[in-house]
Amino acid sequence: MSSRTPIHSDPHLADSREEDRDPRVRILSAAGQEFAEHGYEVATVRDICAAAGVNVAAVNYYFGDKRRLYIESVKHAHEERLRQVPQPEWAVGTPATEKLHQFIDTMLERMLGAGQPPWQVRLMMREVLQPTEACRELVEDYIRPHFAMLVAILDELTAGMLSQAELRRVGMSIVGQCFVYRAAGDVVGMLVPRDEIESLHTPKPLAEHITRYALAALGVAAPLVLPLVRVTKDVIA
Amino acid sequence: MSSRTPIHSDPHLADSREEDRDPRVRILSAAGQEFAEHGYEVATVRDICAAAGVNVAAVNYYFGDKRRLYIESVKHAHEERLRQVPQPEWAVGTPATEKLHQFIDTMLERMLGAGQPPWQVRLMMREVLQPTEACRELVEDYIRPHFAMLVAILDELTAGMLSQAELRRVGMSIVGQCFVYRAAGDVVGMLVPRDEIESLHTPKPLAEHITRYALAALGVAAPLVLPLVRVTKDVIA
DNA sequence: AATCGATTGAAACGATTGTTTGAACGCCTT
DNA sequence: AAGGCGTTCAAACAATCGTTTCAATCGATT
Repeated sequence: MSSRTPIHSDPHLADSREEDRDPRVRILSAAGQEFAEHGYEVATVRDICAAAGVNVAAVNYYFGDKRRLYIESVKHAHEERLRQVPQPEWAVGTPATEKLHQFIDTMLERMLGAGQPPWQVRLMMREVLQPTEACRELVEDYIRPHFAMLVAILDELTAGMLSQAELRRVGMSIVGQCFVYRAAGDVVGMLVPRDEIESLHTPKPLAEHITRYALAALGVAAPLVLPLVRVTKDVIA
Repeated sequence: MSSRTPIHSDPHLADSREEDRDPRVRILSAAGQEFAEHGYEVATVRDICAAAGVNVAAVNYYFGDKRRLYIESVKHAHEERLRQVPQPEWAVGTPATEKLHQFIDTMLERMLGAGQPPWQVRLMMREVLQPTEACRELVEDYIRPHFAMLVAILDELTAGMLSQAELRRVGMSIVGQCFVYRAAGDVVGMLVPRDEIESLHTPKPLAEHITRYALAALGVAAPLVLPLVRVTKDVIA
């Protein structure tokens, strides 16, 4: 009696205008933005309903209680995000180095994006930083396949000379370098001069840096600092 | 009339037992733990006072209101943390590679530590992830000098062949690799097998990996994967 | 012993929270 | 037109929040 499935939510009419008028998705969208901005505890159902333009009782009517609304909003944001930025597919024969570069670039674009990153990313970031019930599903559906793709690229790049464990460790190093700019972006902005942020710490230049950093560490490309001493020795020898 | 400085807080008697009996520091300690665990909004003054063993009115008496208590508790945690883990000092002539290794190892030990990391780190991490008023002070007093030390080590390591901007970018890459294990530790634990976590993703092995990764990227040490092709070319030449 | 200021205590304040209620509304079928 | 059903609404619910009040208590000075 508390939460019943409304009839008009049957998805036979998927018109965009119609979806915007559906109170259920309006609440989901507003809830996601509020939860992303303030977190679960701080966000209030009253603010959510006000943003969605519905009565406070609508939350209990459609979702039962606040907790289930949160879980549904995380799922909704996740699915919407998957639809927005699909995984890039490479033609067979694409060099692994190019795949790695594009992969890192895509990850950074998703995290930092142009201007304010969309609230879906903020919501997912909250789950990563402080997991709740919705976390495991998020990892299995979104993060794990993404990470597996990175490991596969690294495996191809090193021609199978590193174990899966080592590949995962290298992958985590790459993810970490992107992650810190998203999670600790404010502090980064305080440690690095403003003009330097805009010139070197935006997605494109960062992707080049992290890619080159990884390729050099793996011995696939030249290191950031040319090893003059060793070159000299080789020349002499 | 709302919050006046208590007389007995005069620090002429710094006995440890005496400090534990000082309601002011008891509240600061309890508040730090509560704020670290639940965040500013979720943590309640009632729980803090219950943990500190004082009356709810004590918060207003000693600190005025909850907001000022929070700022004071962040400062207190920060100062206590500085006292606990002082910066290591190296003898003149210590190789830069060894400095870098020890620096990364110390940073990881602080972040991950043995077992549960102390609540002070959690509190500081909250400020990094979502800065409040107490953030700027934290960055200036704690994070910026620490980061400057890393940049100095990298500068020495590369013998001045990289610009300060490039050094900062490399430094951020190193910090990011440590940071991700602290901030997204739960997700890392879901992506990597349990035994692999214990064998490869603990402070000591991680410090070796990240150090070697950095040294290889900078061209100071051999890459993770030996570049057979180029070696062969060199030998042929 | 008496007095004064610092500290503590229990209780209550007003505000806000998530949730529930029951009547009113809109739309469709009969 | 009438009724039924899904939906919306304003209002109120109990619980909890930060904060305040004021009397009781403690300790040192007079």
